[in-house]
Amino acid sequence: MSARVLVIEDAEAIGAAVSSALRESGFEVQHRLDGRQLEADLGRFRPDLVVLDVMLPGRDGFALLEVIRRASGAGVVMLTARDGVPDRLRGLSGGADDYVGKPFVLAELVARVSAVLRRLGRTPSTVQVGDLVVDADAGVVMRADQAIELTATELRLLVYLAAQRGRVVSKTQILTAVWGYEDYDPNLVEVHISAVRRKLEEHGGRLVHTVRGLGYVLRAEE
Amino acid sequence: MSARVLVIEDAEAIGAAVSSALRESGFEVQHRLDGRQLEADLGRFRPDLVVLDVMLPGRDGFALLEVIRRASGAGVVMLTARDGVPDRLRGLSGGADDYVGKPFVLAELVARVSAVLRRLGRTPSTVQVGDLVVDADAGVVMRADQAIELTATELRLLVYLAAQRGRVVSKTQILTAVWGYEDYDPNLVEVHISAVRRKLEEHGGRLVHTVRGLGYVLRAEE
DNA sequence: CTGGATGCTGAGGGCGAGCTGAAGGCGAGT
DNA sequence: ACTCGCCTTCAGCTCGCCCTCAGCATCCAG
Repeated sequence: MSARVLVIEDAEAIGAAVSSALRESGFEVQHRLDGRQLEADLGRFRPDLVVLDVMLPGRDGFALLEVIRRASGAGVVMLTARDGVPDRLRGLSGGADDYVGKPFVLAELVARVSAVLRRLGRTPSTVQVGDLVVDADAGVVMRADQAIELTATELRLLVYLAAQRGRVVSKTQILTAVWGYEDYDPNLVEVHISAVRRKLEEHGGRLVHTVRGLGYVLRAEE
Repeated sequence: MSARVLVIEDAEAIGAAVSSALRESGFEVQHRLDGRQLEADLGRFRPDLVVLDVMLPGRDGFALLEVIRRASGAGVVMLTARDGVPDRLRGLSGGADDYVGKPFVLAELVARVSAVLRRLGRTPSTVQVGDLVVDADAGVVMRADQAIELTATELRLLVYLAAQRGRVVSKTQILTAVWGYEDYDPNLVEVHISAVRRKLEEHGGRLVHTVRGLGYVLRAEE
């Protein structure tokens, strides 16, 4: 179920943030500061996907990309400089499965990683919780066979909760995963939770539960 | 529903780009760097179509083409050198179903692959959404039994939306699938969406829906 | 029972995504 | 060379979404 993701990023802060965001979304993650052990990692860790910075000391991202392609079937998501159009082109024509321009919102990176894994058939496209079906790929949410219209933010929020279903997630976690914010504004989360609830509960009972002092859980109630 | 496509291309970058473009169009894809396992692949993967590079290490494309013809009923699309007229002739007389000259726009390759599969009867030629019928092969669009005149670009756009019906597709996806662009110009897509809508809605309600912040969906409304 | 902390939700303003009419450029066909 | 139609770019406008705020509800400690 849980896919393995290898992160190669020399900026420790970014690498750590990316790693923990991916872990929170249920991936098994390993983080390297450069590509020196790449072959060994591919062999031992056997990642399903590699998140690869373009700018790296020593061998750069494109060189590593070729190594990955030659040595494994892993997907590749590249981190390129902002507006780095030449990078983007090189990345795609170089065969990356997707790219994300720095700076990026963590939620976007997680979404793209998930999307690539889905395309590669490593991850199911839909999550089901009770009578709720969330298809992150198609951007469709159904409850009791009725389509539910969500806005972009509401969908990202629900997709995150669905990925963590059964687990209590704090507002801080939600904020960083969905918005990429570092500062703590609980009300922002509350407002959107409220909106999602209103739409979901038009077709049934409560699915997004509050755990006072801790956060929220997505869970089919009994 | 989803046809299987085998890609044989030794340039990893190109092979990977082609594979992911085909996957995004709903095909099941497998990629090989050479034709050594060809017989095994034909037997196990049972592709409906093979995308075959002419220039390959070891056995070249034409040798492989004969193997494919002998061992399976799969269609073949060959990738030839640019303006390689001799190659083209050899490819066609050798029995390829179509050929694409390098360098090519991904959208064109996908279109030709789809066309060959349709000709072979492996893929339904028409897609129906509500009272709309899109015949990609014939280039005909009908709504409520009335023919609708679309320009070439509008048709490609609608065919793409029809292939992805029910699924939300982003403007970026549309741009790469229909235009082959990688830079982001949302307005270009919006303008053509607008034109398609104007023509479709002369004969009925809205079919191309906007999902703000995400993209568009083709869906019959209720 | 009371007060403070935590959570919920209705309302409104700012802003940016999306829509469309218009015009220029370019290529195909005459 | 000229015409015509399509594609693209541009600019102005509209409207929906997101965020902030404020008031109220609920929960728990003391």
